[in-house]
Amino acid sequence: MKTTIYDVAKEANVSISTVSKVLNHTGSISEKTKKRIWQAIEELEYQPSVVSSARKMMKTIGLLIPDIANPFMAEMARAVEDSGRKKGFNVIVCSTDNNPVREEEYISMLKQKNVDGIIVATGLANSQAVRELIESDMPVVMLSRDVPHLPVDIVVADDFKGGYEAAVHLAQLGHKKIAVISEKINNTSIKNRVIGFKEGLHVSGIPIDEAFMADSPYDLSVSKEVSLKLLSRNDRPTAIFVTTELLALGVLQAARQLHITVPSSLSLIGFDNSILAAISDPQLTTIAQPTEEMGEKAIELLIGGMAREKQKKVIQRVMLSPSLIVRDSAASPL
Amino acid sequence: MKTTIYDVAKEANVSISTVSKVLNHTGSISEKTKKRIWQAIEELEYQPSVVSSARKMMKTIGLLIPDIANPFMAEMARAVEDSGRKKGFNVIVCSTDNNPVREEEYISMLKQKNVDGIIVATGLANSQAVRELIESDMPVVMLSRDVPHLPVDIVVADDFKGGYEAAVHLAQLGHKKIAVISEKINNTSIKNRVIGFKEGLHVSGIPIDEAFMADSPYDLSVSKEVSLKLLSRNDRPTAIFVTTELLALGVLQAARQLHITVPSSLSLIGFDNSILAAISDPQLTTIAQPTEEMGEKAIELLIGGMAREKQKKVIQRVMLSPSLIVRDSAASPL
DNA sequence: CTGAAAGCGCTAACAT
DNA sequence: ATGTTAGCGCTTTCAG
Repeated sequence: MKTTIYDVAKEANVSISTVSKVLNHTGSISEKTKKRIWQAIEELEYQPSVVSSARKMMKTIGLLIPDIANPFMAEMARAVEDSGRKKGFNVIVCSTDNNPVREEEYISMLKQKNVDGIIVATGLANSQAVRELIESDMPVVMLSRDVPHLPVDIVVADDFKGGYEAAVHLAQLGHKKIAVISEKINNTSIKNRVIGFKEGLHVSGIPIDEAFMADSPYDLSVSKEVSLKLLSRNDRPTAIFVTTELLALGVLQAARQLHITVPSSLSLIGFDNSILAAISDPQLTTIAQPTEEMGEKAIELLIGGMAREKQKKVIQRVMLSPSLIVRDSAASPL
Repeated sequence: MKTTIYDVAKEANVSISTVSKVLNHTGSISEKTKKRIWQAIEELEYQPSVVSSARKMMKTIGLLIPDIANPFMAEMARAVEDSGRKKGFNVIVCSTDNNPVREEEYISMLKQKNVDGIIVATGLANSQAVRELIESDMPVVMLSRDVPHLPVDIVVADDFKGGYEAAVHLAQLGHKKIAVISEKINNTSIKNRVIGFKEGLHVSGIPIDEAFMADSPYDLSVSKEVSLKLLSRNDRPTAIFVTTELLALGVLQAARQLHITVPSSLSLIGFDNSILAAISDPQLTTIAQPTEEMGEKAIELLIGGMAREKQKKVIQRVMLSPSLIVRDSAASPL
């Protein structure tokens, strides 16, 4: 059998409460007995179990994301995992596929497990399940998903700014005919990237051609097709902003097929700065999301939320600045 | 406060044990009271907590992997997550970075949390921590990592066969000068891929040129450099087998830089069939690991192991067949 | 400073 | 068919 606090108490000739106290650094225990107890703990290789209805902290959090197999999400998950670990928390990964049923199922499982908090980075931020979750007493923070009008802490990248900077960069390179391919999903982040981008174009005095605004679901081949169409026009764009890196790879494939060289004949700028940006050829100039910082901040807010449980608290919306990463997919037009 | 089994009991006018019984479908309860109890459960929105030392199942498993941000590992994790969920289990993701210290830390956390089992897909399968884990009473199954001489259930792809088939495929295409770039890591899987590949060459009557055997750490740029060297030789190979997809992308970049067209002037065959194979251009012909089946089998074995806890049991080593996926990176030499 | 004892939410004999 | 009760491993008053 596993060794319990009782075993330690017996070994050290004290009561379990004393052991509990030294374990939790509470109360005041004489150095002598403390030493004796720690010794017993070592000898018996005692590992305090976290599973006990008496304990309130499970030291575990749930992470709701669309799909852990999506490279960018995986990187985000890694950031959360790391920051969590540093604070002693484990994370349960929940891939929802943006499916409300799955979402509900996971939320229910997480509640039963008494997780200390949940980070919601899943798509359907507006689903009933998530709303209820937020209004329950479970600490929640939204990550990379904006939910207006709901009392939750939120951590997002400044998507508007990211889009804006992408536009300015392309403008400075001298592009005039600029297209956008955005991910077809009902998601504030994606929308803000586009809005910011348009604003950036506007400020740079570049007209926005609605015919150059395309979208595609999160699917490489569709994005390729869309790009093929876009690039086959007589007045084809000399630069494209793609809101999601995977889709940018589709553009790259389309360009290659049409013998359009990137970046000499077509500039491309992505968003995320996931591994996909680094492995593409040419490597993608992109707007980097501060993944690590976002994960860290999310954990920080979540833990904060656990502390002042039911009390009134100030809602925080943290917006982290993305940054332009210049690589090889964008250059001045010929 | 959360509603407990006591609240339900009170609401339904029965004792808590009766509630417990209907919850667990044990004992025999009259339909009437059953109905009454379920009604109370619904009304109070009671959610049984899994956190109780009385309960033995946490319905949670730990997954030790090198890095969730590695695309292939993420896909494997997703497979495990899905199979787990179907059986009612959540998974705690633990990225070890192949670091023994991290490994130990995570194992300790998982133990404290009383997880029902641990799937080890991490690199240092031979580290002391893992050995101890296996010899403890915690159900464990190794996934994608072979550990000879240890009493554990194991699920692996048949790497030898995969390598073998890759060789045969290239041979059938007519290649004679074939190189190998293998991941530089102390890992049986990788080694077996190479051994199988060599055997495949041998059987096909193709000499093995040791000068064509290269390796690279899991790093795109290094793999590119290695490839550059390999492809700059006068007698450069006409085909390359790469044990790990990420590295294959490095080869692709090198080839492009040297204006060597794939597949017409150079054939490439990878291993894994992760998303990387699909997004590369040209898409990678590759040996697919049966990820889903592996995850499923791992969960199955793990759950099996929980059942016959301490009893004697037969160790199983399950080897799943990989399969050749023909795409666009391998063709007959000119 | 230390310990006894009452819970926490639930399960599992053991009654009734 | 239902209820009583003794734990599970730990925290936390409350007394000494």
